[in-house]
Amino acid sequence: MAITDSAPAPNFIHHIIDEDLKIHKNDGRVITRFPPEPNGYLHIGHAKSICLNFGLAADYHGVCNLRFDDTNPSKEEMEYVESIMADVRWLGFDWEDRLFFASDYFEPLYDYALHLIKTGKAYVCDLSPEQVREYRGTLTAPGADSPFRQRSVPENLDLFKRMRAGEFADGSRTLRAKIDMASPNLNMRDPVLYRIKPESHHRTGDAWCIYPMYDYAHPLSDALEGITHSICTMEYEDHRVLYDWALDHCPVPCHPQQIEFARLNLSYTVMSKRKLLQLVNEGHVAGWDDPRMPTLAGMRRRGYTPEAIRAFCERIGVGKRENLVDLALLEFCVREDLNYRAPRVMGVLRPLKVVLLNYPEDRVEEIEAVNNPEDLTQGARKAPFSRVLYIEREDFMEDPPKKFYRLAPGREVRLRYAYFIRCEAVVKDPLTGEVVELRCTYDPATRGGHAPDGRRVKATLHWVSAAQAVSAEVRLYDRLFTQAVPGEEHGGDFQADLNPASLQVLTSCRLEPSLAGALPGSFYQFERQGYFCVDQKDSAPGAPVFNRTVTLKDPWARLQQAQKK
RNA sequence: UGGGGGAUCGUCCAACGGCAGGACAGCGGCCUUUGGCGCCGCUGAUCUAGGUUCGAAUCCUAGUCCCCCAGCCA
Repeated sequence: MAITDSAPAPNFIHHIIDEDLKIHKNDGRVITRFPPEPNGYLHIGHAKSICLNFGLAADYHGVCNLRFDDTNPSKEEMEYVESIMADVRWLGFDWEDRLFFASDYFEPLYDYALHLIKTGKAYVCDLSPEQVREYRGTLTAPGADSPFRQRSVPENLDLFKRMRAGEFADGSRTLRAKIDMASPNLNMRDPVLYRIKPESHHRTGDAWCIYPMYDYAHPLSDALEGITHSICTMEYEDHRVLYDWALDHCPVPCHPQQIEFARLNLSYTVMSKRKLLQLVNEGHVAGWDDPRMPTLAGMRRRGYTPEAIRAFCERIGVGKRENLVDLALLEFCVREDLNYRAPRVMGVLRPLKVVLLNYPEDRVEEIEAVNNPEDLTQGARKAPFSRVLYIEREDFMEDPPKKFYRLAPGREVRLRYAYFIRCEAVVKDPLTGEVVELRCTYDPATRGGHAPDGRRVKATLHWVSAAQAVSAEVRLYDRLFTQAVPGEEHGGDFQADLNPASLQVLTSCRLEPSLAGALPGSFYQFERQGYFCVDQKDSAPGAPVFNRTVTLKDPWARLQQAQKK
């Protein structure tokens, strides 16, 4: 059985909403929204926001809208809206018929602007971008009023209408809010409401050449949709007074409440669009859906399940302080989910040939293997067993150290579900000294893996029968960066911490024959190795490519690591 | 040296004047036909200094440290 989403862990936003409900604010409604800008791919940080917004709505029997914040035609594309919708759906959330675009509101937004002008709250400014910056002042010095601040209402109205009509050059004028150039909050120093951009918009085409700014469009869009709680990240905290200003000065149907929370930071990866884009553009990864990327597309391809990601978002909680969540928690969440769901199979990643000296040459047995010990309803399968097998190279050591209790000369181990075998001889390449083959004997009395005399072995190995094995490419993925905070010790140069071993491609893997027809997207546990999924892009019928999602916990590997140091 | 925000186990989140709790990580043990899973146990935190109070992570005062803001980006 797969894990289910547990009861919501209460967070400070729940407390706020509980209080709102107590005083019957918004008639007890809870309406949230997830407002991505369609200029990039969604990542695990967005997942936190999606789970929060849709989760809150679900918790309070409300609804959550999907609204694209598409107010900047120069950066936004339809391709992104498609991928974002697919990702949200994949994550398991449903906006039903509530798919909106800020661009749907361009006309009412324009009317609100007219209202602001008429009430003396906005004016057309002819300052250039450079001049606007100069007039704005600095963090410590107040700004100065624009020379165009005192334009009459009729003149402003005329000019703004002509801005819309396309009479003025790109960037030559803006519509600005008339607030306070001396405000200690820079956002209140007559912020730009509209800019001229004679560009084609991905949805409105050439209907507009002026486009509203986020600070103006967002609160009004929220109000138009009847949003009750507008949840955003901490960097917008400074903008909240402006959010409220817009709602206070426009005849809107309601006044949503902006609430800020801390965005997710995950160790051993980067999350900013800029850095992600750089990784793609400079070829450090194969694309936005490279399985090493923290994008939802990448994680999906890597084999992360929506259930695991949702469980993760639930466990990390929601707060207001800066945070760095341990990647280990994410990995724990996938393992937890996959442990119950993934069928077990045997796959040898780095094959070492084993010949069973006392096993008949032409004999092939069918060994029964349980598909998932955590879920017996998944049944069992048969795996062929014969004289020539492969085992994992690292499961044999000629000169084993203390805590190594796998196969070694003279030692006996169990082959999972099959027989006990004993290593009788080691065959080496005469030139390189490399171990190329093991000569073993098997004990016919131990069929199934039990010794009738009660003798025990210290290890159980996975194996495949050489003749029937299918070959496959397996891609071993590891964390993209070697440092928890990439670039922290290189003055922010995150690429300096790129993990050179983040991808290892193995081409001579031997898998049990049941995997021959593995379907793209399906996932398995390779026993004793990890969870793997069949790559959706690079697999061909009959030639699956496997991506390692995450390893199993491996105390032996850890021990070895510790000894190296 | 303006404004906004934040400081609780290594990490993340709780506790909202009444025994600082959970999860991940780590360590130890049990179990085991996956050195997986599971189970048990341990380690481990209230930024500092004062104050109020029978009692403070929580309230007050003064500090310290960290993050964000000077796009016609969102």
